[in-house]
Amino acid sequence: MKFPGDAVRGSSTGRPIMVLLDHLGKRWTLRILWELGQIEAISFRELRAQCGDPSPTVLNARLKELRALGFVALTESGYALTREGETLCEHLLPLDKWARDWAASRSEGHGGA
Amino acid sequence: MKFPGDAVRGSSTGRPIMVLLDHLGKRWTLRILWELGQIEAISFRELRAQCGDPSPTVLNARLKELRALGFVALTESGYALTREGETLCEHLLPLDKWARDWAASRSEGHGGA
DNA sequence: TCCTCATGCTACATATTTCGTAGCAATGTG
DNA sequence: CACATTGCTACGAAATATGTAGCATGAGGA
Repeated sequence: MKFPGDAVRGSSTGRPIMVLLDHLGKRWTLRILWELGQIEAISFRELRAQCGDPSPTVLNARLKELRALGFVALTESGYALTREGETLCEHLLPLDKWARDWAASRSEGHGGA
Repeated sequence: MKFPGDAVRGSSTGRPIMVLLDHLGKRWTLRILWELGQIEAISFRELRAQCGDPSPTVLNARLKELRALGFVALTESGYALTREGETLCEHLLPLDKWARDWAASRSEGHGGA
């Protein structure tokens, strides 16, 4: 596991943003955060279904990382974002609107719709 | 290449956010956008160095995708963000501050500093 | 007690992705 | 012609993800 201060793939500085980008750039990480941001708490299996059935192997690997980083926790009622995870997700939410605008401007732009 | 409307890894709905998340979740994509956001225009080789020397194979693959998506363009003076890429990156910038706060609260939290 | 169903999670062989290094074709300089 | 720079490709090796099966635990019911 890589934490702020550690060198990561492609950056030896340990700058927090690099560490964060390294984690968010791994498959499923962004998606998991996104799905957890949409719901209170959810079981491993439900989360897996919600994410579109990644193999339990990777899902568990990512959840372990996210828990170690303190973004996700396994509570009585299932997996959920921590306070920290929530603030991170707040930065992700605007991406939804952005993405829809982007898609809209694309289909205008070259007859895709 | 996957565009809004297409099914992506883990989501068959074609929702723009899913397509976006799928791309951003690929290795180097986030990092490339980040680096391009820091600078006006940059050559392939400089960009590669700046990102910490990913193999030219992946770098080019990502740049192709980002160009197809309309986030990046190869101009006379090198690779640069498009208008669209810039607005996307505006959502990434706050992550830097967030990451630094996160790192700070971590090292408080358990004697890491 | 035994059967059933759900939970989080692991094993392992296969497929996909990335890495690392070398190098090509094009452009420019002398 | 030699030399350097550009964007980019080839290709074998290593890392990562996939897909399916299944383990260990706990709850509910007959």
